[in-house]
Amino acid sequence: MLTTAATTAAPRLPAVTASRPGQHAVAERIAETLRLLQDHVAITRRVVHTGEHVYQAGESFGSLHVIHSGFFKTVNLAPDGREQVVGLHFKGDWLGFDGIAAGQYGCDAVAMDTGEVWTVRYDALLAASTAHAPLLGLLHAAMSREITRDRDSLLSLCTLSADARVAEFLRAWADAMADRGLRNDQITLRMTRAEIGNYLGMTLETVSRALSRLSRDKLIAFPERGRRDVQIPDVRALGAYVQRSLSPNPTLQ
Amino acid sequence: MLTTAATTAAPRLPAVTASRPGQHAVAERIAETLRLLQDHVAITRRVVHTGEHVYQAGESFGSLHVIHSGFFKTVNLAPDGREQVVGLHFKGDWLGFDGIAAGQYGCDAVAMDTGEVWTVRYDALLAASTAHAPLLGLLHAAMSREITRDRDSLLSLCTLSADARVAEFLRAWADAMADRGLRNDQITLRMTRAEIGNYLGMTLETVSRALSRLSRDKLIAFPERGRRDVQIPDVRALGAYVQRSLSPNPTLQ
DNA sequence: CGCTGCATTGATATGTATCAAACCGCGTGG
DNA sequence: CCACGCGGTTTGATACATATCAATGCAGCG
Repeated sequence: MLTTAATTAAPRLPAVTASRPGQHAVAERIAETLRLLQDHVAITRRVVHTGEHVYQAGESFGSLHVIHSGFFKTVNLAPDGREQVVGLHFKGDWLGFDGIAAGQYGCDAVAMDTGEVWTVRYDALLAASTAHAPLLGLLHAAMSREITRDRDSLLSLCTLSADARVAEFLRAWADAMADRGLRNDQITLRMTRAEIGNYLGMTLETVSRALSRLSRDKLIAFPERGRRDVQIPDVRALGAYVQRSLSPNPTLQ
Repeated sequence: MLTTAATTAAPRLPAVTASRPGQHAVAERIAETLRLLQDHVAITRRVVHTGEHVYQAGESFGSLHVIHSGFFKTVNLAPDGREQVVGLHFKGDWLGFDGIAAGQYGCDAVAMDTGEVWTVRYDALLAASTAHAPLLGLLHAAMSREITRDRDSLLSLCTLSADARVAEFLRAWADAMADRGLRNDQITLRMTRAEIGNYLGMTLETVSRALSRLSRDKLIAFPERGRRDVQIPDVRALGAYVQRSLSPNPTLQ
């Protein structure tokens, strides 16, 4: 079913439990980011509507983008036409890091909703960050977080069953909302089942079945007639569901 | 079998074909990196032996590390004990970016071979890079490449069959060798089948079977008695194999 | 020499993909 | 206003890729 991570010895846990930053720490950091950018760099604001691109793969790189509002996906494109949703991005997230090394963007960044992005020229940002060191710190932290996030995706993808991946997906989304001070007991997926499936490495039918099962188990609910909104009565229960799926018989061993 | 990437319309290809940098461009960049570090920052060299850690998850972050020689893996750890190989790293690669944001490393970095890493204090690097802008450019490019690489892993993981993932894994490894001016017609996997499987999201038996099939199809060969060395008569043929696995019937459709 | 860890191969089980049909909500145009 | 079409979703039946379980083989090493 899935690749076991267990090795011979008992699993070694990270020395420090990986707790998320405090409730308002993230919101504070985002506010700080936007404030610093506004104060020290030339930014151009741009409203984007559903389906519009912030940038496209192949476009020559010159700017980074920070999400002021809205919800975005990044789609990685292979030369042979395969496409893969590799990231979901909310307020405060940066877009475009993958362009720095290559001199051109490697992904599409697509708005899933009406939103606003703040665009800063990369060279201007570098110039400003020599004068204001905290700016550079923010930039590096954002890139670092992006790397961590991608690796966490890799981990989920490789170690969780389809049902657990969907549960984990919802849990992570709810966490991202809570981090930003938004309500996380009800989230609006502005993605089709096919998009979710692409992101999670499964087919749209499997996503649909997983959601149905989660709903049957009362871990989520569909309040509206349409199935775009998902109610999450207890986010922690979703996490517990993921853990349970890892060790079906915790008492035995 | 696998998640289809195809959407309704014909697949849109990246505007510019994603060609790798020229043969010696990478080797040149690596040499430049090591030279700049040596000239402008205090570095501590450290020889590490197989199985030793450069750093471990949870350790407090203070330094970045550049591989001078050898071969390393990074292993992501979940609080529940799952562990996942999320990256393989060769000469010139940086280690430790994931620690910047959190203030502590999020992965284990483990030597798979005897090698040498150059360690630089992060704050010293920042200080030096204000004086020497190219240093900062190198750092950002390295982080950017890391992000791109993780996303490419995600793409392969989600869109390729097990056999194709193994072929792609070997192809990418050979490319990394060629980039560094090393021979790429024969590579020494210093990983067990279990480690390869963990990295590629499959079991060790599936890795073994895939390698046997590739060998049967003459895409690879095992020159030695042991099966750690893999001969790759034609790297391009491996890429073609991956492509073929994507479209079994290229003439139809 | 006989462990011991790793690799290979086979038989079988199972999770998820694939194929197919019906349903639903919604906008459009008669 | 309703009929219709259409994209998206759900659900079922079946196929298939890969996991799991099991046995054997192989190489290095004390």
